Amino acid sequence: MIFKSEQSIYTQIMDYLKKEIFCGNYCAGQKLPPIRELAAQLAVNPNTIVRAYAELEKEGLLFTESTNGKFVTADIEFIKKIKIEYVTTQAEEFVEITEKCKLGKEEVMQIMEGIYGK
Amino acid sequence: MIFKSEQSIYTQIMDYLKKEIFCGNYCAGQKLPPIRELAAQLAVNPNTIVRAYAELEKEGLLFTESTNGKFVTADIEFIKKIKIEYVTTQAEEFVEITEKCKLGKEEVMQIMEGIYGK
Amino acid sequence: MIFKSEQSIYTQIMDYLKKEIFCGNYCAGQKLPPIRELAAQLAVNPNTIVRAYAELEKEGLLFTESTNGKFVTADIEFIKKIKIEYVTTQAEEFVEITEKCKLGKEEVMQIMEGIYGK
Amino acid sequence: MIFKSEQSIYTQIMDYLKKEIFCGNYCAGQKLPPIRELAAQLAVNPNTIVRAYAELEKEGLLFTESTNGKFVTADIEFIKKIKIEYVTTQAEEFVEITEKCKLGKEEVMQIMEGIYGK
DNA sequence: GTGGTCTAGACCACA
DNA sequence: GTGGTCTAGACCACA
Repeated sequence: MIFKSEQSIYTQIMDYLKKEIFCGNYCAGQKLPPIRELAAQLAVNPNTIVRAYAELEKEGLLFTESTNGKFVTADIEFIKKIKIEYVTTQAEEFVEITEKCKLGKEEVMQIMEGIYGK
Repeated sequence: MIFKSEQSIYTQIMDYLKKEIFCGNYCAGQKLPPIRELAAQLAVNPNTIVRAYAELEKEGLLFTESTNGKFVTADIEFIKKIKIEYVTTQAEEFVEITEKCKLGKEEVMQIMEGIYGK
Repeated sequence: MIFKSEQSIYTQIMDYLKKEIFCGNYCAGQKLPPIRELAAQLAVNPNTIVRAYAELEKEGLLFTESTNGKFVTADIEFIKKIKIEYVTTQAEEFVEITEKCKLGKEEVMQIMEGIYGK
Repeated sequence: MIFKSEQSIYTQIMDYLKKEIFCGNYCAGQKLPPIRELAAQLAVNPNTIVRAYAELEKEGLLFTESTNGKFVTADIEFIKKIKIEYVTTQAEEFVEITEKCKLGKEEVMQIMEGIYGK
């Protein structure tokens, strides 16, 4: 057994920003908060924001306008694609747990239905 | 936004043991490893195992035979119940993410089917 | 016949705190002494106080304000209920002794009256 | 707060023997088990039994027939008197707890009735 | 050998 | 300053 080490803050911030983009709080093409501003808001070091933005840019979700700041990509289809990938990964992790617990598809689907049925 | 601090070791060990019980690696009624043995195996202090075992005992998954060791409860129905509760919690967390991402039941179920279809 | 071994320190401290709460020395909603302070005062290890406080919290008599300390529950009715349970247990132990000694209700009640009549 | 030290074994044995006498398991005038026998039965050192017998003899509940062993006093009235004293002491300790908990005579008597009513 | 309790003391998060 | 977790290790009861 290996103990999970603490998830690094920049990946937590990446997750946070992704969700904000996926849910439309930050729309396609919209300007993101300046680094210093977001750093202050989340009470973290500005370098941490720099890294989170950079990683998201590598993934193609953000782009830089040199002196103007960081923006969400305008490509709605791309956002949609990444969102589905993200949710699929979450779903796979969940299914992995259910398989570890020896629950079959039917039982799991029943639990899912149960949640939506509430 | 609040950053998750590292999950404590004893709760990670609890989670690990629960999964082992849920999947049948530790069967109902079976003896668990002695405190000192598990501590050595996981390279943690015996007190940390004492705590993990104690918490699981409070939940009713374990019981103590005074000088004989710790055992998984023999109540299979109870284990099943706790397992379903555990998986349901995981499912709810997953659904919460999908809702944050503005995905409806149909889309989520399609993703689930996709995973099972592989 | 089994000889009672010494009662553990943390349970003695629990008993002590319960009585202080039951008699109103610590009122509903009142802050309890900080762990380290009570540990110093009772000349025990802080961990022992941690445990006593934790057990009382599980029973619902205490609650934690994260960085502010431990407090007696504000629920006066709950305190009253636990108090009656505690005294009833004491009464049952006493009655058990009288029955072992072959004393009936009348004789016991007479002894009780005798004490109150003093 | 002073932590109760463990009650000494000989006093626990005294209590045990008293109760056996009070309830008639050892009748007035009856021979008590030989020291070695009782020591073996209770898994304690014979000297501990010697001390318990000696203390009970001082109280007048036992007497020695030089080469014949220890006997319960034949004085039934005396046994009765000591029994009442013993139970009264227990009652006083119980009432002390109730007073510490700020319960009045009526509430305590109600609890007692509750136990007898079961 | 089994679990249970306790100490001394470190280090952490939160604010 | 507040509580929470953890380590290293002692000592205990039970059998």
